Amino acid sequence: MQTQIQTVKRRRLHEDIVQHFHSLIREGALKHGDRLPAERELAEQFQVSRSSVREAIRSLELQGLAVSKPGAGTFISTENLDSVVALLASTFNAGADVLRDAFEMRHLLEPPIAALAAQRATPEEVARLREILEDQQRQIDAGDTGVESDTAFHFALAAATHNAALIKVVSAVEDVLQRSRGQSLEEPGRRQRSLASHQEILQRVQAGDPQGAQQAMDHHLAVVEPSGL
Amino acid sequence: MQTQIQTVKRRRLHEDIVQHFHSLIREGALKHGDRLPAERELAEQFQVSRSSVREAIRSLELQGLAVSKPGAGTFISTENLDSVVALLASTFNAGADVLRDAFEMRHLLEPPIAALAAQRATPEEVARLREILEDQQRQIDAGDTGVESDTAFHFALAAATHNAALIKVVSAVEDVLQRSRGQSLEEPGRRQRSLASHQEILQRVQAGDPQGAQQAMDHHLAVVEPSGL
DNA sequence: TCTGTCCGGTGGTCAGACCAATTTGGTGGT
DNA sequence: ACCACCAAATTGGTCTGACCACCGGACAGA
Repeated sequence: MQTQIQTVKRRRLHEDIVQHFHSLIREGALKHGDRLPAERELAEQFQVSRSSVREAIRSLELQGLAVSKPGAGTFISTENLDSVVALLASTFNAGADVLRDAFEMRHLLEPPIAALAAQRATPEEVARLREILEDQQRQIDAGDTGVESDTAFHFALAAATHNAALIKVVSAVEDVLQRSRGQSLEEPGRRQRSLASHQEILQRVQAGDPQGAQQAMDHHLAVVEPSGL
Repeated sequence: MQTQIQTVKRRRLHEDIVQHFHSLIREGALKHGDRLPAERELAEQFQVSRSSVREAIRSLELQGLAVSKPGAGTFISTENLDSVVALLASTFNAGADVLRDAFEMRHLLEPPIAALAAQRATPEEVARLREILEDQQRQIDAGDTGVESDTAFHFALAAATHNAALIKVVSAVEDVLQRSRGQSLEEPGRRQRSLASHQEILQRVQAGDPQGAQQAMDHHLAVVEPSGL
């Protein structure tokens, strides 16, 4: 038994702690908003050093499962999208041909996402989408590229699918594409064409027309695809 | 200058270190296989404590960008899929209705992935797919569920797209689904039906028939979808 | 009741120590 | 000259304790 244990690859302490919290989250024993015991307390409970606890909490943070606030504590945060997006985007960034790959995935995902949004969007979500396009219009009228609204529109569409996995992946892809989108929207006429096709998508979503929404998104992606990809 | 820095929201030290390494990787100054200086050395260079360096390296590890080996050092590892998959899978796991969401994403992604594989698979990749199905047949004949080969087949299909983002996302989704797949394949007749539809997909991929591959994958997903989802 | 201050608790960082694992360099033998 | 072995050096992993900045709650005063 003892010998057998030593032939197994040594597991790092902080990884065990992370797994422990994963189980608690998965079982529902910890949920969004719950506060973890203090680092010092966890170190005592787990009979480990505070350093190991900190390293575990770093992992949970990076996994988008927790947020630490100095002076306040560490909280389960399973609805915090920013860190997950940054993390997912960084994993995509690690490869070559990042833009090409991200764009291709976008082509695969966003048309059916638009279709799902057409089936599932609540009136509030439709209103939100409209609001974003009004912002985009204002930005373009003011001489800006409207890139933030452009990104927000795609994110809101994914949110309207009510599918957590899709939301996360789309957000990561959008994060990766944000830079090239800024350049792309500098081209003459592109902003207005982007906005026009956004509006077409919104009409189809509002009308509850999945096929129309899908086709409108296909068209939109053709309109905005950067040249030379 | 000094005063100005202090009015900016305090940034955590280890995050600055992570960003530094992100830049180095992005610029190509660090690439797969390169060894980082020792933690103690990095602490000295950056004029920070070793704890901060460690927390930064934890982050890089979790981002799938580095691997630490006791006694040897820390190495850039941008081609290490295992940690990225585990990480992505854990972010998906954090939500409710995990299986439902993962399955829905699978429905959106895997048919077009099969189509891309039909366009892009090399002869070696096709042979690999065939090999996996032969393994699956052997496992089923031996009375096992064949779940490992089932998963491997989907992963190999994604790999045949030559799109790094797709590979990562599909691998994460497969990781999440692996548990339910094991149960699903316990149902009578399901293994053979799964294998049969895999073989149909492979034929279409081998024939370079994207539409046929896509339809075969649609059919396959309908065959294997767990009841009650 | 509201506002301001203080204090205790929290996370963030530092420094140093020790242990386990790996690598490197030196020595001896062939 | 080459190889094997061993000890020392180096590395990451964990621990301990200290100090600092921040936050939230409690309490006192207006």
